[in-house]
Amino acid sequence: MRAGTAVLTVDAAGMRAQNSGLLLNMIWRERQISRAEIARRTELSPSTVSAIVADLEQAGLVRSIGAGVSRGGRRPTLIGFCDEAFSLVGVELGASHVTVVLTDLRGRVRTQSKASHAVRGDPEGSLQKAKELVQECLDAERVPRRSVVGMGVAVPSPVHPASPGKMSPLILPAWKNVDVKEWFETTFDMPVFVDNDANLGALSECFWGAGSAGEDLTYIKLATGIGAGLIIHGDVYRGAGGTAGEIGHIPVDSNGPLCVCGLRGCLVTLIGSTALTERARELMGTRGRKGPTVRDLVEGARAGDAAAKQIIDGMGAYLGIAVGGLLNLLNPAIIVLGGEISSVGEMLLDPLRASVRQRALSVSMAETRIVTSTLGERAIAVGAATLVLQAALRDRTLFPTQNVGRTA
Amino acid sequence: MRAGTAVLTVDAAGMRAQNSGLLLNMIWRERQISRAEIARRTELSPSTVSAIVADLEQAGLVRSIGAGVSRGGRRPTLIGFCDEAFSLVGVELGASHVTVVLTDLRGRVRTQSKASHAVRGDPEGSLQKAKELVQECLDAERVPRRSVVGMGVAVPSPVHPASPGKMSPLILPAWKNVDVKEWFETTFDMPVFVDNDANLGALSECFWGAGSAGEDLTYIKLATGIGAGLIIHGDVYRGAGGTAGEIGHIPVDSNGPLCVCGLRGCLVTLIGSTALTERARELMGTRGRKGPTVRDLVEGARAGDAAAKQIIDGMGAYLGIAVGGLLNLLNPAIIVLGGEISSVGEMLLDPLRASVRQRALSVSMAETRIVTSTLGERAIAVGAATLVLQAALRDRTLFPTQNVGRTA
DNA sequence: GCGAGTTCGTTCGATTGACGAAGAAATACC
DNA sequence: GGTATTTCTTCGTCAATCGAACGAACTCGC
Repeated sequence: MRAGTAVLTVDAAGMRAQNSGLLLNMIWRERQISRAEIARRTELSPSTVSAIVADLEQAGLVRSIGAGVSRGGRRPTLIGFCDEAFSLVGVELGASHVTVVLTDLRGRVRTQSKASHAVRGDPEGSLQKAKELVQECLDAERVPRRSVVGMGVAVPSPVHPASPGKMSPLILPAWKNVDVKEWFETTFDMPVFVDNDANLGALSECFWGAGSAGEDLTYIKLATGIGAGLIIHGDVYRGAGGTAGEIGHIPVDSNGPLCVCGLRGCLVTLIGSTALTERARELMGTRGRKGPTVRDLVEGARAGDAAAKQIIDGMGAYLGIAVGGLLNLLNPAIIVLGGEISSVGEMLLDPLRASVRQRALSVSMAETRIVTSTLGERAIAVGAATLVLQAALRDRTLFPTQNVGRTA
Repeated sequence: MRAGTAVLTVDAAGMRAQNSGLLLNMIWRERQISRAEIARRTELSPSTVSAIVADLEQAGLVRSIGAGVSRGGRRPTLIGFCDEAFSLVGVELGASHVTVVLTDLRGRVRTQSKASHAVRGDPEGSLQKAKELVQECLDAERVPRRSVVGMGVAVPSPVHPASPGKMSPLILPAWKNVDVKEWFETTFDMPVFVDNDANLGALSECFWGAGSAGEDLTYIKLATGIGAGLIIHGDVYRGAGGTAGEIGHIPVDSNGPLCVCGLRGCLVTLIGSTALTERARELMGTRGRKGPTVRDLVEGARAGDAAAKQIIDGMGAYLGIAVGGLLNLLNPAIIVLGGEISSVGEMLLDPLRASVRQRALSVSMAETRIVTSTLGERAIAVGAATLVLQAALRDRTLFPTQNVGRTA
């Protein structure tokens, strides 16, 4: 019974906000573009474009960066985005570690700090640790508060769209009385955005990785947990209750082991990090007293270890069951595999593609590329920072005024 | 590498278009609402609201419908939508039939006509048949061309977002040289919108059926083919290549029969109409010389026939595998089952829910309602008409000017 | 029954932002 | 070196929204 999107109404000021947001996005995307070119593409009048660009320049968001090539007349003055005018903070609360990055407006990491920590059962300690690390990053670069746009936080739990600071009581029961968003907001006095880790990995790939091409992307996080992040029409899709992309508990083997969720043969029990390392211990033997790690598995596979390859083959086969369903159901333009194990690249992609081919329509397959991430282990923390960037590029009032940061 | 939605720029006229679109939507949704109430909700000034309402009244889209109850002062004049000011045409090209409906702007069917036809292999004949039926509907109600907003067409094939008139060469090879959109546009000289049948079933449910509540809905069409339609943020989601929702070829039984698509144990080979009637023939015996139909199965189940119930139980179990994955992956607010067989209601829902419970996270299940459609067999044709309505409510210039239709 | 206070809707001048035409500056082409 | 072209700015015009003020219609309390 609903019809159009509930867009907000517009008055004169809203009109300016909308147009200037559009220009800001275009300048950010194009990296350098002249006023004339903007006017042609947006179909805004040259005078309006000039006025808006002047606004944005005033705010320290864009600047002139010299002349472009002539098209048969006066040379255009190129406008560029001030990538380093502001900073973004990205926090990743992982299963067993906390990572913090400080990035510029182009996703480049200025500082990072990381600490091992058992996040799952210790909300207070984790948050305290995160606070220290953030402070460390801010101090390291002597970044004034004024130049920080906001903070993104990746959490290892689905978040409900209606209460983005609350963790799922089923996944992180110890966190039931904590509101992450609120806590960071009061601690650091800046805008805070919270989302699920896989969703932010997806956002990261969409902005900085393999997703440059389109606006429909699926990211699959292969780690302790298995989760997918969906980018639909350029935005993170969370589903009605925030649990979209929770593919870790899709049953893929009816004879598989019992999972904590109560079901049998869940994807995570077969290809989660724990399952992989256990299987590695069986096939590759113990390495030292603690047994092989995922890293050992990756290195083994690269070195040509038959057991490691066998494990990854099996992983691809199981994963293909879920990916096949995903392809048929969502038909994304690209699927990106992330997480440490994905660094084996083709060794995982080959068996995965073979498995998918047995399960997906050839039409869907033809339209979808399946690749591994090239962003490295900071992808999710950077994705958290990107959430802030995405919001600010849409609503430029999120950028602090009176910029005192560097404007290079 | 993309950031914000590619919204169009706004000038003064665009501002008016946006605001008046918003008002039109609100009036349509609320059915009756006063200017003062609109102003409060939209935060537009009372004078602006009056001006826009006058515009819409001029265009014959809304009208005064008497006074409302006082809130302690002068009684408000309620504005209502002119549901019958214009007509919409909806065409369904099914696997074996062509259905045409003529509806008003509230989805009520004014006339309908239907004919059996082997659509699959005969594009020319099918289109000719559709043309006749459309003409029949228009003549029956003496609807002047002027008052028809446009035509929606449901096709039994995925359509690529880039070329919405072209059928998939793999699903409907005989249609490879036909552009359905173009054909109807030149034949009837009105705006034409084409989409996949399951997608339009979903739209129908979203507007007129069980989806009233939210904006995330999944519709599953259970017929000769099995397909899902996804409504995401209030819009049909087609995926990167237009094949989103093609769940019919998800393998659910590795020992199942070979499917035309080359895979084994596809959902459609197990619960498609053909599979159901064949199984019915085995268990229930032949009825007459042609064997039992889906209708016989429904009636049998209702009458308490054990074999029919057994078939539907099995169907629910298989379907649950796909629905479980869908729940974990997309987490829609509601899943609606459509198609003739869905009319058995709880008899199908019970085994389905049981099957899903073994495959989906309880969190996802808790947030999602699973129901059967109540819209009947015209749902998809009406959904096609609704596609036109949805477009016109967003862009009121699609409504013809000089309305000569009835304004009741 | 009557006046005070509210609410609804309209009118009108002010404000704001985009547009268009005209002009100045800078460059390519002949 | 002159002409045409392109870029960007300036300035007057126009359109849409807003806010304040007003008249109309109604409720409530006395």
